[in-house]
Order: sequence, then C-alpha cells, then structure tokens
Amino acid sequence: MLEKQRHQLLLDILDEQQFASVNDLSTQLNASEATIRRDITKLSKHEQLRKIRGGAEVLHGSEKRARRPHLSGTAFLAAKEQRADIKRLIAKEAVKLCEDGEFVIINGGSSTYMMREFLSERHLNVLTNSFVLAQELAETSDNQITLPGGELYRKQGIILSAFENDTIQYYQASKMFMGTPGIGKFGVMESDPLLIQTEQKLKKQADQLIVLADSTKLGKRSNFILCPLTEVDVLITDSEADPALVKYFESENIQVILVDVKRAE
Amino acid sequence: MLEKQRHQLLLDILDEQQFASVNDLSTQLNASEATIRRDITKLSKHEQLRKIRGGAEVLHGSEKRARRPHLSGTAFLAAKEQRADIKRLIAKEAVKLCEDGEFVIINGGSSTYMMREFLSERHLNVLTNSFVLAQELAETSDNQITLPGGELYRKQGIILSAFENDTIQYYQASKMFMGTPGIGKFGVMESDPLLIQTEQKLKKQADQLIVLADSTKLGKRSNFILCPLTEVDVLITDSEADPALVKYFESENIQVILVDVKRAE
DNA sequence: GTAAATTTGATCAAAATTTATCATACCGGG
DNA sequence: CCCGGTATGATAAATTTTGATCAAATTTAC
Repeated sequence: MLEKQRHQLLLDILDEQQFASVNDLSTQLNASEATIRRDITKLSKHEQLRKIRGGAEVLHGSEKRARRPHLSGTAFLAAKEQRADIKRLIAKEAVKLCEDGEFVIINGGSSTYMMREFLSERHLNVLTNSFVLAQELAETSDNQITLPGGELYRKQGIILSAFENDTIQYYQASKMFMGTPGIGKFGVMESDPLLIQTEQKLKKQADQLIVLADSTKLGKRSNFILCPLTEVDVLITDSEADPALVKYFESENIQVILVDVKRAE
Repeated sequence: MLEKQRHQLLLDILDEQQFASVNDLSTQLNASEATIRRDITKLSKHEQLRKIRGGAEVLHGSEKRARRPHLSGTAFLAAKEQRADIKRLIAKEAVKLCEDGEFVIINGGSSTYMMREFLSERHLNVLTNSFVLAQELAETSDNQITLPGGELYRKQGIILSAFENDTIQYYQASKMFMGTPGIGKFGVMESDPLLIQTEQKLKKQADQLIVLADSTKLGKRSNFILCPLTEVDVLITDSEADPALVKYFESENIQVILVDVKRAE
C-alpha cells in the first residue's frame, strides 16, 4: 500500500471512531506499529489529527485546518517554512519549561509562534505582543491571554507598544520566551527598530529570559542590540550549533539546551 | 483502552449520572481503582469534573470551564444573525459618517462588528477593544488599527482593559461608535459589568458619541447604565423605531438617523 | 467516644508505549 | 545495473502508565 493511501484510510478510520490505538491501526492497515507511529506523527504535524499516547484522536470542528491562516501576509509566516521542523522542536522544549498556572511573556516571531501547538493543551497566563499568536491561542487553547496596548504592525503580525505607561508594566512573569534574529557575544539582536522598545519593556517584567534561536542564528549579527548576553538565562538551540559558541555561552552562565536535529524531518 | 478515550468515557458517564463512584467507574471502564483515581485527579485539575470523596461529580453551569473557546462562537457571533440585515444597514450608515484619515473608536458588539465590511475600503485610524473586529480589519483592510492593552475576554471576543494608565488615554478620536444592548430615557445600557469600565474609558477619548442600535434596542433596559443620554450625539437606528421615542431623543439634542428597514431583505 | 470500615495517597514493580537506531527493501534516475 | 534517497520493520533503551500493596486519613457504625 502507498503511504498516501494508508494515511487516507487512517484518517477515515479515525473519523468513524474518534479514537484509534496504534495497535488497532497496525492490524487494520497491515503495517507495523513503527510505521503507524510515523504516520501519526506526520499527520499530526499537518494538523490532520491529534497524536495522543497510545494512538490518535480526531480533531473536532474548528481545530481542523479549514481555518485560513491569520494575517497571511506577515513576514514571518512567509519565512515560516525555513527550518520549521527544528523551530518546532525548539518551541516544544520551550513549552516544556513551563508549569501550568505560570505567568509567562512571549514575544513575536516565527520561533515563538511555533509554541502555539504545544501551548494548546496547557493552562498558562500568557502576555504576548504577537497578535497572530494571540489569535491562535484564543481559538485553540484555554490559556489566559493578555495583550499590550498599541498599534497593529501587520508586517510582523505584532502589536507595537509605544507608550510608557501601559498594560505591560502591570504584568509580572516568571519567564520570558524570546525569539531573535541573532545572538552572539555582543548580545541578543533585533532587526526591526520598531520592536526594540516593546521587547525591552516586556523583558523587564520577567524574572528569567529564555532565548529561542536555531543554530543558524548563533553568532549572527543583525541591526540592533536588544540586550547584552548577561541578561540571558537560558538558550534553546539545536544540535548543529557550533560547539565553541555553545561553550562560550555556557561560560557566560547561560544554560544551553540542545534539541536533536535528527529528530526533525 | 487509551487514556484519553477512558477520560472521555468517564466524562460521558458522569454527564448522565451526575455522580459516579470510583468503584463503579473502575468496573464500567475496566480499569483498576488506582487508575480511576488518577484519572479523576487529572480531570479535576483541568476543571472537567469535581473530585469528591468516593468518586466524582459533574460541574454544573457556570463552574464549567468555558468550553473550547472558538472565538467564532462568541456570544455575539451567535446573536449575529438576528436582524443582521438591519444591523448591516445601520453599520453602513455609521461608516458613511467617517472621513478617510479620521481617528475613530469602535467598541465591541454585533452591530459594530458589521462595520467591518464597509471599513474594508476605507483608510481610517481605528481604536477598538473588539479583538474579532481587529482581526477582520487586519486581514481585509488597510486601516491603521490600535488596540487597548488588557486581557482577552473570549466570551465576547473583546479585550478588557483593566488598568488606569494604558494605551487608551493616549488616543484622541473625533468619533466613537458604540453598539449597545439598550438605549432609553435612562441612558445607554450595558449588560456585562466587565465591559463598562473599558467602554467608559473609550468614550472619554472621543469628541462625539455615535450609538448604533436597531429599533428593538430602543427603550430596552439592561443591567447597567453606561452613560446618560446627554452624552450621546448621534443615534443610528431603523425606521421601525417608535416615533415617540425618536421625538424624545431628538428633544434631547440627539441627531437620529433612520435607515429604511424595507431596504433590508 | 471508640472501633470498624472505607477511602486515599504514596510507593514500587510490571506492563505498555514511545523514541532512537539500524538493517533491509524499494524506487527512480543515471 | 548500480546508486542515493526514502520507507519500512525489527530491536533495544528510555519513558510513561498501570495495578497492587499498605500505611495514614477520613467516615460510618455502634
């Protein structure tokens, strides 16, 4: 049987039963459990089903991908495909660091946007300047969502918070997750000057700064320095990171978490 | 059986019986009591049921966690269909009052949400606490959009602006468009107490207050008074409005605009 | 009030599931 | 026909879930 065919049958079975175990599917589709698992993993990445322990379940109603992508023209949604699998793993690792009930801050960007998938089952209090992330979380999760006030910046799908006294200053979070275009010895970079102010304000409200940056971002320069390296507590990147740089980051008291590239497709 | 499946069945059983003992469930679901206890503990953490000694009971009504909040299912989107044609005409009339380049404020609600269609061709600067309107305008128009900071209130698809000093106070608009559940001699009403503060703050920043209310809203009471009638400058309603009431509003120096119901179909 | 019965939470070993790894089979292009 | 890439099945190691046991806490019966 062709892979495509098997996927279709698998989805058909799920539609009828709501749930299906790996074992069931393996029997019904004449494939090994390993293959079924790979199928489920792949299909869940394309949001055709939900992967649960022991098998899979259907997505009901609006979770299904009939939904049009929000603010489809934003810069990062276009760039989203690049290294998406690795960013997804990094995002997964980031969400793992959270406890339910915790207050966290998440900035805009493609890496942090990937966190949406893993946040959907969580119950956190999230402050984010990412309008598109807020949209996703509003529709697919029960997380409490807080937005800073400001102007919508369509190019990036985020909210620019221009004023001194705003919602942000009333928020106190234990962690801030920050995606960045580059991080190196000079610090964490930002390419868009309009964002710096908002992101610096966000950072100020969190106890701990966690940077998400795949290995291509390491040592990369960009236009502006957002903050020095000393303010970074944790860096999540992938296993292709230059070991010398990783050592350097660690010597700067940054906890470096590496996700395995090979696990990405 | 899969864990997730068992959880689902457990909740189904509970829905029917209101209460179920650990022993019962263990028999019905073919699982040990230890497992059932773990299930109950987990589900109660997610606020899907209440854990009580000896078993579990359902959560009724308001205790229940608002079910998966598809913003598309917010209260007003459900009510949207009611008198949609008339609301649409009222919204059209409202947008006609705007000049390109103007700064306007729009509150949340089904009437004002209808403005999206007519705003799509315009170039205004819009401040709105309606998250769903902001989404629409972001995707279908070039209007400059500003949002107040605050917490997302899924039930109404709006942002609750809880803090004194926030983005709103920096915004100065020539007009505010306000949808309301009722307007009468006592003033403009609001049914949801959580919204009053935000809407009053919004109102304060606009020179002119324009109320959108189809004829069924006229003379209708609701829970709370948002503002007295003296603060209303324009009322847009439909031709089925009680002429006596219209006269009264006009005598209070309110400009009443009537849209022809017959044009709606 | 005390004793008996029941329920609970904690602990731990067994069972099931997932992930990681590898050898093999398959496929289309040189 | 061989080669590189991909898909598959098998296996081992790591992780999670489960069921059983038991002491502690709570309720019920007397």
